[in-house]
Amino acid sequence: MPDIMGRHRAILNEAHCQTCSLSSLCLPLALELEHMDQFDSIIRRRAPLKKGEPLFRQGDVFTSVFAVRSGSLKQVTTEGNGSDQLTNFYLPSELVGLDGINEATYPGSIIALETTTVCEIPFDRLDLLSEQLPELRGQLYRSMSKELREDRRMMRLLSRKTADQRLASFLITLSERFRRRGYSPYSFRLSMSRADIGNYLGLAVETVSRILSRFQSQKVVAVSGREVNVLDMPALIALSEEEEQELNSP
Amino acid sequence: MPDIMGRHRAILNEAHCQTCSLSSLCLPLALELEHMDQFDSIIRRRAPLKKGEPLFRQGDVFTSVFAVRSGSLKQVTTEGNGSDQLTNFYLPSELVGLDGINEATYPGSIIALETTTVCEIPFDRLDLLSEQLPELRGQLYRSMSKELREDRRMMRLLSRKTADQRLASFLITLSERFRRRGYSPYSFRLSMSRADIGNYLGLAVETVSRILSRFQSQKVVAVSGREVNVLDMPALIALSEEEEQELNSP
DNA sequence: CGAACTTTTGAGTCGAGTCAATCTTGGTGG
DNA sequence: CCACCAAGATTGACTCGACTCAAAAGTTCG
Repeated sequence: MPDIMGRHRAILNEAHCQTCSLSSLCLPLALELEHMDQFDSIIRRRAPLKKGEPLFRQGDVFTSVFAVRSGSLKQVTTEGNGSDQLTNFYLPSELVGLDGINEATYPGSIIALETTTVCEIPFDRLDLLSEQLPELRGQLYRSMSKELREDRRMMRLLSRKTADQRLASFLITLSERFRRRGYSPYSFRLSMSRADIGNYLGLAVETVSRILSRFQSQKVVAVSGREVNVLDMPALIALSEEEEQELNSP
Repeated sequence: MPDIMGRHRAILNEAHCQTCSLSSLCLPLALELEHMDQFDSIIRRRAPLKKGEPLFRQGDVFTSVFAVRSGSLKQVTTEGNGSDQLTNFYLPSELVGLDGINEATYPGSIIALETTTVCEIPFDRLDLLSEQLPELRGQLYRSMSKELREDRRMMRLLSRKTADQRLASFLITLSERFRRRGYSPYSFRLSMSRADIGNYLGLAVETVSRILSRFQSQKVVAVSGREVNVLDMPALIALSEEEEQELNSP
């Protein structure tokens, strides 16, 4: 009985920004308590997504952005012909759907990589609230700006880096994101398949697999299925930077 | 005398959003006249930049975004070691500096590719004004969202496309951007060097040059130095799409 | 417990990079 | 105004990293 009560309370707590453990990383991060109430009131809670389920599909009408509460998702864009491009992974506290604001529809599908819960934030209401709350508006601008910045980093990765550097960078970025969220930066589980990683990094699955094996034989990481242990972070960082390409400086 | 008067008036006219020929493409696009006055009043005009001059440098303190009035610019990011990455070209009506909002500094240098004029928009004042003008706020969100979307397209290009497809896509995108601005989509001048194009597309200069020569011999385009004539747009589009890579679909 | 999917490993090929040499062009100073 | 020089662009020869194809080994889940 007390157990059930306890769990029940925990779920209710989780369900509000004021008590959410992610609030220091998420959109309402800059808001005072009273304003957070207002923000919280426009949020819609959603039933958890199961692995493989879409949060929305490419072409769906844009209505909301979403904050990831737990789990993880991938963004996949399908071109006219059947080829897919995986353009992003989303972890807890990150905002999904910002690239849909511009046109009426979402430019890619968002698929859960594991059991995942999100907070839905209807954009028209968010926009209105951002009129009254400069901190919220600023945070929204910052979130988009940050994503722009990360995109530029990804472009550099794709146009300059070797397969080894890409994998190393990918593992470091993941590690860093886990660390910021309070998890171990040295030991984590990949929620995405090798195929997803390859698609995201512009590499063939075989290449991803081969390079992970090599990293393992170099004692830089230990990989077992989707379990990753970073054994030598400095070496991994060195791998992500070494032998920088020249390629005609402007 | 009337000539001078006329030119004088022309310059003054150009210098305000209300009479700027780009206003239908630029940030104040959605504003009514009275609101445009308010917007116009926060803009700072700048002396034209000469070719090669920076609008600002990587690491400079973020204060403003800029709208391109005439000419063109490139964004260049320098990594710890000396290697540069060209992440964007900016044409008239486009907004420069949005990726600086997030942190205190600009993540890359912006360099004029030719004689270029810009409108400076101090961000703190823009933010305040966006509180009062929902249309302005919406347009700002849309601009950032659009840039996110374009970044995703660029990532696909860099991770999936062959050198031929990249060059063809690049030419098509430029052509489209000129068309939207009222210039010929079939005949235009590249303001950037081959090295810039290569750096942007993740290709060696030699590859850019070779492929342009080949396109020329295939009678798809006629290239003479920086002058480009698109002879067969359908063929160019076909080149940008053909033989789509598979590379592990998620 | 087995079918389907995912991952790993091996062998062979090719697109695009590097290096090198030549040709053009645009800007500068005489 | 033109000649010159440095920077930019082109073309060729060679190399190599990552892809494709193929097959085996491991994992997941009904």
